[in-house]
Amino acid sequence: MSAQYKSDFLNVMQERGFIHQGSDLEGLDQKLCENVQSAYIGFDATAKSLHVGNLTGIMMLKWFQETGHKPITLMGGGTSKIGDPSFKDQSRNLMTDEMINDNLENIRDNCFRQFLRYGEGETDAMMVNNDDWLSELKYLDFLRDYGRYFTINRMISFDSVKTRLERESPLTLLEFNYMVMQGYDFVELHRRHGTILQMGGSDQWGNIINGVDLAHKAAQIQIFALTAPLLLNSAGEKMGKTVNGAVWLSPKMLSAYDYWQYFRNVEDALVGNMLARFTMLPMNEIRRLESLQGQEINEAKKILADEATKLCRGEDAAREAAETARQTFEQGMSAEGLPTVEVSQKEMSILDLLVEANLVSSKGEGRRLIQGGGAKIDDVAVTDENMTCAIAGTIKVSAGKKKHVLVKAA
RNA sequence: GGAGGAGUGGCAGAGCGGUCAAAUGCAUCUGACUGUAACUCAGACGACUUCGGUCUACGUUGGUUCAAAUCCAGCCUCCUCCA
Repeated sequence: MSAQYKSDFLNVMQERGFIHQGSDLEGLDQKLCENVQSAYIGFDATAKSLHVGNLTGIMMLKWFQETGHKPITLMGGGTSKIGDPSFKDQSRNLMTDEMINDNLENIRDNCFRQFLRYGEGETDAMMVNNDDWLSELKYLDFLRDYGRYFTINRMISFDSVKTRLERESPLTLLEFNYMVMQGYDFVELHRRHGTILQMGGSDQWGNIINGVDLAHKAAQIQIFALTAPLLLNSAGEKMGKTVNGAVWLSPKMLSAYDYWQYFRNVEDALVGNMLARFTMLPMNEIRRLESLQGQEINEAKKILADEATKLCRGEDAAREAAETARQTFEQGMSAEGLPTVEVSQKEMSILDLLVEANLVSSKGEGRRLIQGGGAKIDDVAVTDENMTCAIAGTIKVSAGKKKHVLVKAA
Protein backbone atom coordinates (compact mmCIF):
# COMPACT_ATOMS: atom_id res chain seq x y z
CA MET A 1 0.00 0.00 0.00
CA SER A 2 1.48 3.29 -1.02
CA ALA A 3 1.77 5.90 1.65
CA GLN A 4 -1.27 8.07 1.62
CA TYR A 5 -0.11 10.29 4.43
CA LYS A 6 3.14 12.00 5.22
CA SER A 7 3.19 11.07 8.89
CA ASP A 8 4.13 7.63 10.08
CA PHE A 9 1.33 7.62 12.56
CA LEU A 10 -1.51 8.14 10.12
CA ASN A 11 -0.03 5.68 7.70
CA VAL A 12 0.03 3.03 10.38
CA MET A 13 -3.51 3.87 11.40
CA GLN A 14 -4.65 3.69 7.82
CA GLU A 15 -2.88 0.46 7.05
CA ARG A 16 -4.11 -1.27 10.18
CA GLY A 17 -7.71 -0.23 9.88
CA PHE A 18 -7.93 2.21 12.73
CA ILE A 19 -9.43 5.06 10.77
CA HIS A 20 -13.16 5.48 10.66
CA GLN A 21 -13.62 9.21 10.71
CA GLY A 22 -11.32 12.12 11.20
CA SER A 23 -11.59 15.85 11.19
CA ASP A 24 -9.19 17.45 8.73
CA LEU A 25 -6.82 14.51 8.42
CA GLU A 26 -4.54 16.48 6.09
CA GLY A 27 -4.13 19.21 8.66
CA LEU A 28 -3.40 16.65 11.33
CA ASP A 29 -0.95 14.90 9.04
CA GLN A 30 0.90 18.16 8.62
CA LYS A 31 1.09 18.82 12.35
CA LEU A 32 2.37 15.34 13.09
CA CYS A 33 5.23 15.89 10.69
CA GLU A 34 6.25 19.21 12.18
CA ASN A 35 7.10 18.14 15.70
CA VAL A 36 6.23 15.93 18.62
CA GLN A 37 2.55 16.15 19.39
CA SER A 38 0.34 14.81 22.10
CA ALA A 39 -2.94 12.98 21.70
CA TYR A 40 -5.30 11.59 24.23
CA ILE A 41 -8.07 9.12 24.73
CA GLY A 42 -10.48 9.26 27.60
CA PHE A 43 -11.09 6.19 29.70
CA ASP A 44 -13.75 5.31 32.10
CA ALA A 45 -12.91 4.88 35.77
CA THR A 46 -15.98 2.91 36.74
CA ALA A 47 -14.29 -0.49 37.02
CA LYS A 48 -11.08 -1.82 38.46
CA SER A 49 -9.81 -2.75 35.06
CA LEU A 50 -10.28 -1.88 31.43
CA HIS A 51 -11.40 -4.58 29.03
CA VAL A 52 -10.79 -5.54 25.42
CA GLY A 53 -13.31 -2.98 24.32
CA ASN A 54 -10.73 -0.39 25.34
CA LEU A 55 -7.90 -2.16 23.62
CA THR A 56 -8.37 -0.46 20.28
CA GLY A 57 -7.81 2.90 21.93
CA ILE A 58 -4.80 1.69 23.86
CA MET A 59 -3.23 0.36 20.68
CA MET A 60 -3.81 3.67 18.96
CA LEU A 61 -1.95 5.39 21.75
CA LYS A 62 0.77 2.78 21.61
CA TRP A 63 1.31 3.38 17.93
CA PHE A 64 1.22 7.09 18.56
CA GLN A 65 4.09 6.63 20.96
CA GLU A 66 5.90 4.20 18.66
CA THR A 67 5.81 6.75 15.88
CA GLY A 68 7.42 9.39 18.01
CA HIS A 69 4.67 11.23 19.83
CA LYS A 70 3.32 11.64 23.31
CA PRO A 71 0.22 9.69 24.34
CA ILE A 72 -1.96 10.88 27.17
CA THR A 73 -4.35 8.63 28.99
CA LEU A 74 -7.11 10.74 30.40
CA MET A 75 -8.92 9.13 33.24
CA GLY A 76 -12.47 10.22 33.64
CA GLY A 77 -12.33 10.57 37.40
CA GLY A 78 -14.52 13.62 37.22
CA THR A 79 -16.85 12.43 34.52
CA SER A 80 -17.22 9.09 36.30
CA LYS A 81 -19.05 11.03 38.92
CA ILE A 82 -21.60 11.78 36.26
CA GLY A 83 -21.74 8.72 34.03
CA ASP A 84 -21.80 8.56 30.26
CA PRO A 85 -25.38 8.49 29.05
CA SER A 86 -24.39 7.20 25.63
CA PHE A 87 -26.68 4.47 24.40
CA LYS A 88 -27.44 3.29 27.89
CA ASP A 89 -31.01 2.86 28.94
CA GLN A 90 -30.35 3.36 32.57
CA SER A 91 -28.53 5.93 34.58
CA ARG A 92 -25.42 4.60 36.16
CA ASN A 93 -24.90 4.48 39.85
CA LEU A 94 -22.78 7.34 41.02
CA MET A 95 -19.42 6.50 42.50
CA THR A 96 -17.52 7.82 45.45
CA ASP A 97 -14.09 9.46 45.17
CA GLU A 98 -12.60 6.58 47.04
CA MET A 99 -13.85 3.97 44.61
CA ILE A 100 -12.77 6.03 41.65
CA ASN A 101 -9.25 6.58 42.94
CA ASP A 102 -8.84 2.94 43.71
CA ASN A 103 -9.92 2.13 40.19
CA LEU A 104 -7.53 4.65 38.68
CA GLU A 105 -4.53 3.12 40.38
CA ASN A 106 -5.48 -0.36 39.36
CA ILE A 107 -6.04 0.65 35.77
CA ARG A 108 -2.76 2.51 35.50
CA ASP A 109 -0.72 -0.31 36.99
CA ASN A 110 -2.49 -3.29 35.49
CA CYS A 111 -3.74 -2.06 32.15
CA PHE A 112 -1.73 0.84 30.75
CA ARG A 113 1.77 0.03 31.93
CA GLN A 114 1.95 -3.07 29.76
CA PHE A 115 1.35 -1.08 26.64
CA LEU A 116 2.72 2.39 27.20
CA ARG A 117 5.98 3.77 28.51
CA TYR A 118 5.32 6.38 31.16
CA GLY A 119 7.83 8.92 32.34
CA GLU A 120 9.05 12.47 32.05
CA GLY A 121 10.59 12.25 28.60
CA GLU A 122 9.28 14.07 25.57
CA THR A 123 7.47 11.07 24.15
CA ASP A 124 6.74 9.33 27.42
CA ALA A 125 3.12 8.69 28.20
CA MET A 126 1.30 10.75 30.74
CA MET A 127 -1.75 9.98 32.82
CA VAL A 128 -4.10 12.73 33.83
CA ASN A 129 -7.37 12.84 35.70
CA ASN A 130 -10.05 15.23 34.60
CA ASP A 131 -11.23 15.50 38.16
CA ASP A 132 -8.24 17.82 38.64
CA TRP A 133 -9.94 20.54 36.68
CA LEU A 134 -13.59 19.56 36.54
CA SER A 135 -14.05 19.54 40.28
CA GLU A 136 -12.78 23.08 40.54
CA LEU A 137 -15.09 24.56 37.99
CA LYS A 138 -17.32 27.36 39.15
CA TYR A 139 -20.79 26.69 37.85
CA LEU A 140 -21.70 30.21 36.85
CA ASP A 141 -18.33 30.99 35.35
CA PHE A 142 -18.39 27.81 33.41
CA LEU A 143 -21.88 28.36 32.10
CA ARG A 144 -21.00 31.83 31.01
CA ASP A 145 -17.67 30.97 29.41
CA TYR A 146 -18.58 27.69 27.79
CA GLY A 147 -22.27 27.01 28.18
CA ARG A 148 -23.00 29.66 25.60
CA TYR A 149 -21.36 27.53 22.92
CA PHE A 150 -23.62 24.56 23.40
CA THR A 151 -27.11 24.72 22.00
CA ILE A 152 -29.69 22.32 23.28
CA ASN A 153 -30.99 22.05 19.75
CA ARG A 154 -27.79 20.47 18.63
CA MET A 155 -27.18 18.43 21.74
CA ILE A 156 -30.48 16.58 21.45
CA SER A 157 -29.65 15.76 17.87
CA PHE A 158 -26.78 13.48 18.89
CA ASP A 159 -27.51 9.81 18.54
CA SER A 160 -26.42 9.12 22.08
CA VAL A 161 -29.05 11.45 23.41
CA LYS A 162 -31.64 10.67 20.79
CA THR A 163 -31.57 7.00 21.70
CA ARG A 164 -32.34 7.77 25.28
CA LEU A 165 -35.13 10.14 24.39
CA GLU A 166 -36.68 7.80 21.86
CA ARG A 167 -36.65 4.96 24.31
CA GLU A 168 -38.44 7.20 26.72
CA SER A 169 -35.87 6.47 29.36
CA PRO A 170 -35.11 9.40 31.60
CA LEU A 171 -32.00 11.40 30.85
CA THR A 172 -31.04 13.65 33.70
CA LEU A 173 -29.45 17.05 33.44
CA LEU A 174 -26.49 15.55 35.23
CA GLU A 175 -25.89 13.05 32.48
CA PHE A 176 -26.77 15.51 29.80
CA ASN A 177 -23.76 17.47 30.96
CA TYR A 178 -21.44 14.61 30.22
CA MET A 179 -20.78 15.70 26.68
CA VAL A 180 -20.18 19.24 27.80
CA MET A 181 -17.58 18.09 30.29
CA GLN A 182 -15.95 15.87 27.73
CA GLY A 183 -15.70 18.68 25.26
CA TYR A 184 -14.21 20.88 27.90
CA ASP A 185 -11.58 18.25 28.72
CA PHE A 186 -10.19 18.64 25.26
CA VAL A 187 -9.88 22.40 25.61
CA GLU A 188 -8.26 22.01 28.99
CA LEU A 189 -5.76 19.44 27.75
CA HIS A 190 -4.80 21.70 24.92
CA ARG A 191 -4.30 24.53 27.35
CA ARG A 192 -2.23 22.47 29.75
CA HIS A 193 -0.27 20.22 27.47
CA GLY A 194 -0.79 21.51 23.96
CA THR A 195 -2.74 18.39 23.05
CA ILE A 196 -4.05 18.57 19.51
CA LEU A 197 -5.80 15.28 19.00
CA GLN A 198 -8.44 13.20 20.63
CA MET A 199 -9.06 9.65 19.50
CA GLY A 200 -11.67 7.05 20.38
CA GLY A 201 -14.17 4.57 19.05
CA SER A 202 -16.62 5.66 16.40
CA ASP A 203 -19.33 5.82 19.04
CA GLN A 204 -17.40 8.68 20.61
CA TRP A 205 -17.37 10.79 17.48
CA GLY A 206 -20.09 13.12 18.64
CA ASN A 207 -18.44 13.71 21.97
CA ILE A 208 -15.05 14.28 20.43
CA ILE A 209 -16.22 16.64 17.78
CA ASN A 210 -17.93 18.61 20.48
CA GLY A 211 -14.54 19.32 21.97
CA VAL A 212 -13.15 20.31 18.61
CA ASP A 213 -16.00 22.75 18.09
CA LEU A 214 -15.74 24.12 21.57
CA ALA A 215 -12.03 24.73 21.21
CA HIS A 216 -12.65 26.50 17.97
CA LYS A 217 -15.42 28.71 19.29
CA ALA A 218 -14.17 29.39 22.77
CA ALA A 219 -10.44 29.57 22.22
CA GLN A 220 -10.00 29.92 18.47
CA ILE A 221 -7.70 26.95 18.30
CA GLN A 222 -7.74 24.08 15.85
CA ILE A 223 -7.60 20.59 17.22
CA PHE A 224 -8.36 17.25 15.66
CA ALA A 225 -10.51 14.17 16.03
CA LEU A 226 -9.83 10.62 14.93
CA THR A 227 -12.08 7.65 15.52
CA ALA A 228 -11.66 3.94 14.88
CA PRO A 229 -14.40 1.65 13.59
CA LEU A 230 -15.97 -0.48 16.26
CA LEU A 231 -15.10 -4.10 16.02
CA LEU A 232 -18.28 -6.06 15.52
CA ASN A 233 -18.96 -9.76 15.29
CA SER A 234 -21.01 -11.38 12.56
CA ALA A 235 -24.20 -10.51 14.41
CA GLY A 236 -23.20 -6.86 14.42
CA GLU A 237 -22.54 -6.70 18.14
CA LYS A 238 -19.71 -5.23 20.07
CA MET A 239 -17.02 -7.71 20.96
CA GLY A 240 -15.68 -8.27 24.38
CA LYS A 241 -16.99 -11.26 26.22
CA THR A 242 -15.42 -14.58 26.99
CA VAL A 243 -17.37 -17.67 27.79
CA ASN A 244 -17.17 -16.44 31.34
CA GLY A 245 -17.88 -12.74 31.05
CA ALA A 246 -15.96 -9.56 30.32
CA VAL A 247 -12.42 -9.78 28.99
CA TRP A 248 -10.44 -7.77 31.49
CA LEU A 249 -6.96 -6.56 30.77
CA SER A 250 -5.87 -6.73 34.37
CA PRO A 251 -4.30 -10.02 35.49
CA LYS A 252 -6.12 -9.56 38.75
CA MET A 253 -9.45 -9.83 37.00
CA LEU A 254 -8.87 -12.48 34.35
CA SER A 255 -6.32 -15.25 33.99
CA ALA A 256 -3.86 -15.19 31.12
CA TYR A 257 -5.34 -18.48 30.01
CA ASP A 258 -8.82 -16.99 29.64
CA TYR A 259 -7.38 -13.94 27.96
CA TRP A 260 -5.58 -16.13 25.46
CA GLN A 261 -8.74 -18.16 24.91
CA TYR A 262 -10.71 -15.07 24.05
CA PHE A 263 -8.49 -14.39 21.07
CA ARG A 264 -8.24 -18.03 20.13
CA ASN A 265 -12.01 -18.18 19.87
CA VAL A 266 -12.69 -15.26 17.57
CA GLU A 267 -14.63 -16.00 14.46
CA ASP A 268 -12.78 -16.53 11.20
CA ALA A 269 -13.95 -13.34 9.61
CA LEU A 270 -12.34 -11.17 12.26
CA VAL A 271 -8.89 -12.70 12.47
CA GLY A 272 -7.22 -10.34 10.03
CA ASN A 273 -8.80 -7.32 11.56
CA MET A 274 -7.82 -8.29 15.03
CA LEU A 275 -4.27 -9.14 14.09
CA ALA A 276 -3.89 -5.69 12.62
CA ARG A 277 -5.39 -4.02 15.60
CA PHE A 278 -4.19 -5.96 18.56
CA THR A 279 -0.73 -7.16 17.57
CA MET A 280 2.39 -5.41 16.41
CA LEU A 281 3.11 -7.93 13.66
CA PRO A 282 4.09 -6.44 10.30
CA MET A 283 1.24 -6.11 7.84
CA ASN A 284 2.68 -8.43 5.20
CA GLU A 285 2.74 -11.21 7.80
CA ILE A 286 -0.81 -10.37 8.80
CA ARG A 287 -2.00 -10.50 5.24
CA ARG A 288 -0.45 -13.92 4.87
CA LEU A 289 -2.13 -15.22 8.02
CA GLU A 290 -5.42 -13.71 7.03
CA SER A 291 -5.42 -15.52 3.71
CA LEU A 292 -5.15 -18.97 5.28
CA GLN A 293 -8.08 -21.15 4.40
CA GLY A 294 -10.24 -23.64 6.24
CA GLN A 295 -8.67 -25.35 9.16
CA GLU A 296 -5.38 -23.57 8.62
CA ILE A 297 -6.83 -20.36 9.92
CA ASN A 298 -6.57 -21.88 13.36
CA GLU A 299 -2.85 -21.24 13.11
CA ALA A 300 -3.57 -17.57 12.58
CA LYS A 301 -5.82 -17.58 15.62
CA LYS A 302 -3.13 -19.10 17.76
CA ILE A 303 -0.66 -16.48 16.62
CA LEU A 304 -3.22 -13.79 17.33
CA ALA A 305 -3.76 -15.17 20.82
CA ASP A 306 -0.02 -15.51 21.44
CA GLU A 307 0.80 -12.01 20.29
CA ALA A 308 -2.10 -10.30 21.98
CA THR A 309 -1.45 -12.09 25.26
CA LYS A 310 2.24 -11.28 25.02
CA LEU A 311 1.49 -7.58 24.75
CA CYS A 312 -0.90 -7.48 27.64
CA ARG A 313 0.44 -10.15 29.96
CA GLY A 314 4.03 -10.72 28.96
CA GLU A 315 5.85 -13.52 27.14
CA ASP A 316 5.88 -16.03 29.95
CA ALA A 317 2.20 -15.76 30.57
CA ALA A 318 1.48 -16.08 26.86
CA ARG A 319 3.63 -19.19 26.53
CA GLU A 320 2.01 -20.85 29.53
CA ALA A 321 -1.47 -20.00 28.33
CA ALA A 322 -0.71 -21.43 24.90
CA GLU A 323 0.68 -24.61 26.43
CA THR A 324 -2.30 -25.02 28.75
CA ALA A 325 -4.63 -24.62 25.82
CA ARG A 326 -2.66 -27.11 23.77
CA GLN A 327 -2.82 -29.75 26.48
CA THR A 328 -6.46 -29.12 27.20
CA PHE A 329 -7.81 -29.01 23.68
CA GLU A 330 -5.34 -30.83 21.51
CA GLN A 331 -4.49 -33.62 23.89
CA GLY A 332 -7.59 -33.64 26.04
CA MET A 333 -5.58 -33.70 29.22
CA SER A 334 -6.28 -31.90 32.41
CA ALA A 335 -3.60 -29.26 32.19
CA GLU A 336 -2.09 -27.73 35.26
CA GLY A 337 -2.29 -24.23 33.93
CA LEU A 338 -6.07 -24.06 33.96
CA PRO A 339 -7.63 -21.60 36.36
CA THR A 340 -7.94 -23.15 39.80
CA VAL A 341 -10.85 -22.69 42.12
CA GLU A 342 -10.91 -23.62 45.78
CA VAL A 343 -14.11 -24.96 47.22
CA SER A 344 -15.15 -25.16 50.83
CA GLN A 345 -15.81 -28.89 51.29
CA LYS A 346 -13.96 -32.09 50.53
CA GLU A 347 -17.20 -33.73 49.64
CA MET A 348 -20.10 -31.95 48.09
CA SER A 349 -23.00 -32.43 45.72
CA ILE A 350 -22.26 -31.90 42.07
CA LEU A 351 -24.68 -29.00 41.98
CA ASP A 352 -23.00 -27.16 44.82
CA LEU A 353 -19.67 -27.85 43.23
CA LEU A 354 -20.69 -26.31 39.91
CA VAL A 355 -22.06 -23.26 41.68
CA GLU A 356 -19.01 -22.79 43.89
CA ALA A 357 -16.69 -23.16 40.94
CA ASN A 358 -18.63 -20.36 39.24
CA LEU A 359 -19.44 -22.51 36.28
CA VAL A 360 -23.16 -21.94 36.72
CA SER A 361 -25.03 -19.23 38.53
CA SER A 362 -27.70 -21.34 40.20
CA LYS A 363 -28.45 -24.94 40.99
CA GLY A 364 -31.26 -24.91 38.50
CA GLU A 365 -28.82 -23.90 35.80
CA GLY A 366 -26.53 -26.67 36.99
CA ARG A 367 -29.36 -29.17 36.64
CA ARG A 368 -30.03 -28.05 33.12
CA LEU A 369 -26.36 -28.27 32.31
CA ILE A 370 -26.25 -31.86 33.53
CA GLN A 371 -29.46 -32.77 31.74
CA GLY A 372 -28.01 -31.35 28.55
CA GLY A 373 -24.90 -33.45 28.99
CA GLY A 374 -22.61 -30.47 29.37
CA ALA A 375 -21.18 -31.11 32.82
CA LYS A 376 -18.01 -33.17 33.10
CA ILE A 377 -15.67 -34.19 35.87
CA ASP A 378 -12.23 -35.23 34.69
CA ASP A 379 -13.73 -35.46 31.21
CA VAL A 380 -16.42 -37.91 32.25
CA ALA A 381 -19.93 -36.65 31.68
CA VAL A 382 -22.07 -36.32 34.77
CA THR A 383 -25.39 -38.09 34.35
CA ASP A 384 -26.79 -38.02 37.85
CA GLU A 385 -27.61 -34.58 39.09
CA ASN A 386 -27.78 -35.85 42.66
CA MET A 387 -24.33 -37.36 42.72
CA THR A 388 -21.84 -36.45 45.40
CA CYS A 389 -18.26 -35.68 44.50
CA ALA A 390 -15.31 -36.45 46.67
CA ILE A 391 -12.69 -33.85 45.98
CA ALA A 392 -9.44 -35.61 46.54
CA GLY A 393 -6.48 -33.66 45.29
CA THR A 394 -7.35 -31.69 42.20
CA ILE A 395 -10.09 -32.53 39.77
CA LYS A 396 -11.02 -30.95 36.46
CA VAL A 397 -14.58 -29.74 36.19
CA SER A 398 -16.00 -28.66 32.84
CA ALA A 399 -19.15 -26.90 31.73
CA GLY A 400 -19.61 -27.26 28.04
CA LYS A 401 -16.71 -27.78 25.70
CA LYS A 402 -14.75 -24.68 26.52
CA LYS A 403 -15.15 -23.88 30.17
CA HIS A 404 -12.71 -25.87 32.24
CA VAL A 405 -11.46 -25.23 35.74
CA LEU A 406 -9.44 -27.16 38.24
CA VAL A 407 -11.06 -27.61 41.60
CA LYS A 408 -9.48 -28.47 44.91
CA ALA A 409 -10.73 -28.45 48.45
CA ALA A 410 -9.56 -25.59 50.62
C1' G B 1 -54.84 23.07 34.07
C1' G B 2 -58.40 19.56 30.97
C1' A B 3 -59.14 14.82 27.99
C1' G B 4 -57.32 10.27 26.51
C1' G B 5 -53.38 6.27 26.36
C1' A B 6 -49.29 3.38 28.31
C1' G B 7 -45.98 0.92 32.12
C1' U B 8 -45.14 -7.23 31.38
C1' G B 9 -39.12 -11.65 31.91
C1' G B 10 -31.86 -9.29 29.55
C1' C B 11 -34.38 -6.58 25.21
C1' A B 12 -38.61 -6.23 21.84
C1' G B 13 -43.59 -7.51 22.30
C1' A B 14 -48.44 -10.77 23.20
C1' G B 15 -51.87 -11.70 27.08
C1' C B 16 -56.57 -8.46 29.55
C1' G B 17 -60.44 -12.87 35.83
C1' G B 18 -58.81 -19.18 36.58
C1' U B 19 -55.81 -23.93 32.00
C1' C B 20 -49.98 -17.77 33.21
C1' A B 21 -43.57 -18.54 35.70
C1' A B 22 -46.71 -15.61 31.41
C1' A B 23 -47.23 -16.67 23.49
C1' U B 24 -43.61 -15.18 19.82
C1' G B 25 -38.90 -13.04 18.21
C1' C B 26 -33.91 -11.52 19.62
C1' A B 27 -30.10 -12.37 23.13
C1' U B 28 -28.14 -16.28 26.32
C1' C B 29 -26.78 -21.56 27.69
C1' U B 30 -26.20 -26.84 26.36
C1' G B 31 -26.08 -30.70 22.67
C1' A B 32 -25.27 -32.43 17.38
C1' C B 33 -22.29 -31.14 12.97
C1' U B 34 -17.15 -28.88 12.57
C1' G B 35 -11.71 -26.48 12.81
C1' U B 36 -11.76 -24.52 20.44
C1' A B 37 -14.85 -20.92 13.56
C1' A B 38 -19.34 -19.37 10.98
C1' C B 39 -23.83 -21.41 9.31
C1' U B 40 -27.65 -24.99 10.39
C1' C B 41 -30.46 -28.22 13.46
C1' A B 42 -32.33 -29.95 18.51
C1' G B 43 -33.26 -28.81 23.54
C1' A B 44 -33.18 -25.43 27.67
C1' C B 45 -33.93 -20.62 29.47
C1' G B 46 -37.07 -17.07 37.64
C1' A B 47 -35.18 -19.29 42.50
C1' C B 48 -35.31 -23.37 45.82
C1' U B 49 -36.74 -28.48 46.05
C1' U B 50 -36.84 -34.69 49.82
C1' C B 51 -38.88 -33.63 42.24
C1' G B 52 -44.74 -34.23 45.33
C1' G B 53 -44.21 -29.21 45.26
C1' U B 54 -42.78 -24.40 47.67
C1' C B 55 -41.55 -19.33 47.09
C1' U B 56 -40.70 -14.65 44.41
C1' A B 57 -42.31 -11.98 39.91
C1' C B 58 -46.30 -8.50 35.11
C1' G B 59 -44.62 0.35 37.61
C1' U B 60 -46.26 1.16 43.05
C1' U B 61 -49.65 0.86 47.32
C1' G B 62 -54.20 -0.74 48.81
C1' G B 63 -59.11 -3.11 47.53
C1' U B 64 -62.94 -6.57 45.11
C1' U B 65 -62.95 -12.04 44.40
C1' C B 66 -62.73 -18.87 46.20
C1' A B 67 -59.12 -17.00 42.36
C1' A B 68 -56.02 -10.92 39.60
C1' A B 69 -50.59 -9.57 34.96
C1' U B 70 -55.82 -9.34 33.93
C1' C B 71 -61.32 -5.77 37.64
C1' C B 72 -61.48 -1.14 41.09
C1' A B 73 -59.05 3.16 43.76
C1' G B 74 -54.83 6.13 45.15
C1' C B 75 -49.73 7.18 43.89
C1' C B 76 -45.30 7.36 40.51
C1' U B 77 -43.32 7.67 35.50
C1' C B 78 -43.95 8.33 30.35
C1' C B 79 -46.77 9.43 25.65
C1' U B 80 -50.66 11.97 22.68
C1' C B 81 -54.32 15.78 22.04
C1' C B 82 -56.59 20.33 23.99
C1' A B 83 -55.62 25.01 27.07
